[in-house]
Amino acid sequence: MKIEKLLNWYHENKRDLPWRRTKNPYFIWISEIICQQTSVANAIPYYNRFVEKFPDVFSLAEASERDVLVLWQGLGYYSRARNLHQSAQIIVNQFQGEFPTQYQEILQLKGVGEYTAGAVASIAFDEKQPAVDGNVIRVLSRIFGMFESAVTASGKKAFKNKVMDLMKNTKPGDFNQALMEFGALQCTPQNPLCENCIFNLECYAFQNRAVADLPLKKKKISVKNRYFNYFVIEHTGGILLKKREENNIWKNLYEFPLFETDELIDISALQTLLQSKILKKIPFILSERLYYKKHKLSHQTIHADFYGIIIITDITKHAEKYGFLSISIPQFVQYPVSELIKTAFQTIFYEK
DNA sequence: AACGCGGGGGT
DNA sequence: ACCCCAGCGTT
Repeated sequence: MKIEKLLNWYHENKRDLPWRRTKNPYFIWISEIICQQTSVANAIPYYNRFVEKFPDVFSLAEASERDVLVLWQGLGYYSRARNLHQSAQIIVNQFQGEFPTQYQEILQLKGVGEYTAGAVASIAFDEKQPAVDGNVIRVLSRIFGMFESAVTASGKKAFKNKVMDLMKNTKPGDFNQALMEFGALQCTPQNPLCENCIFNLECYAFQNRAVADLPLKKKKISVKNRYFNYFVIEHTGGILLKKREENNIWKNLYEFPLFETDELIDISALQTLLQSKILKKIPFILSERLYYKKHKLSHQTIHADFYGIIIITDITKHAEKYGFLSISIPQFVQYPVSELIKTAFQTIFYEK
């Protein structure tokens, strides 16, 4: 594989991405975290909003986690935002706000693994480190006929070694980005553009009709069903929210008060269960189902029912005991929520 | 090594 | 319906 050919291809075909206009390690870092498991097209508007609101590591460190999560809302994998915020505080407090310059230091940051440390070190500081992402695995698997799994320790080592070997005499930042960009634009997962590929004569997969078999497929994940019964508790001028604090989906995001069941439950059974287990001495009536959605994620399907609930006593007196937060309708946008809750809220309060 | 963690887009 | 996306942290 002639590296010169790859770099020429990159020079002619690379996209004009906002984070390619800077070598500021803070911006490079933000872009890499946002791009984790996220398609670039989806990442761009989030990146632009993020760096506008938090133009440097100090502004990010000083922000509340809640505000950071609001900006992350809809992007998914919210631990990225929590770790980003925490790492910004580490950079301010332990590195005097100076972004760490070496791979090994960058790797210590929360939410930064081998890929991201390699990407930031190579792109921002020209350190010779591999950045092996899904694109790189796909390109190398096909061109060199690598049948190693990318999840095993030996497989990871094989891909890193291959990159280190290839990048020996070139600028690491450009090389890593070129390889990734080639995977994103040319050597795509489905329907790669093999006919006009600059490497097709030497590509193992193309020459051996194995393009569809490489890279090795990941094991399929099982999808679990969950049943969320939400309660839309309105009172004078507002609604009640609760912060999700368990180590679970949507940690530290907000939602309506929730009662999860392990199977589908109808409104009368829910009324009974709620009375006996949760709202023991508080009289209430479940009125109607305001909204329903089957919210499908890659690893779980959430069957979400949203019920109106009328509580006879003044629920705000009990709100603290249940950890509820009383907010007005306009304040809703100040709280980070999942797409499910966002859609439900809009439907219930603005389309009824 | 396996699993949990979101949501969107392409086919 | 299935696959994949500039992966990481925890178990």
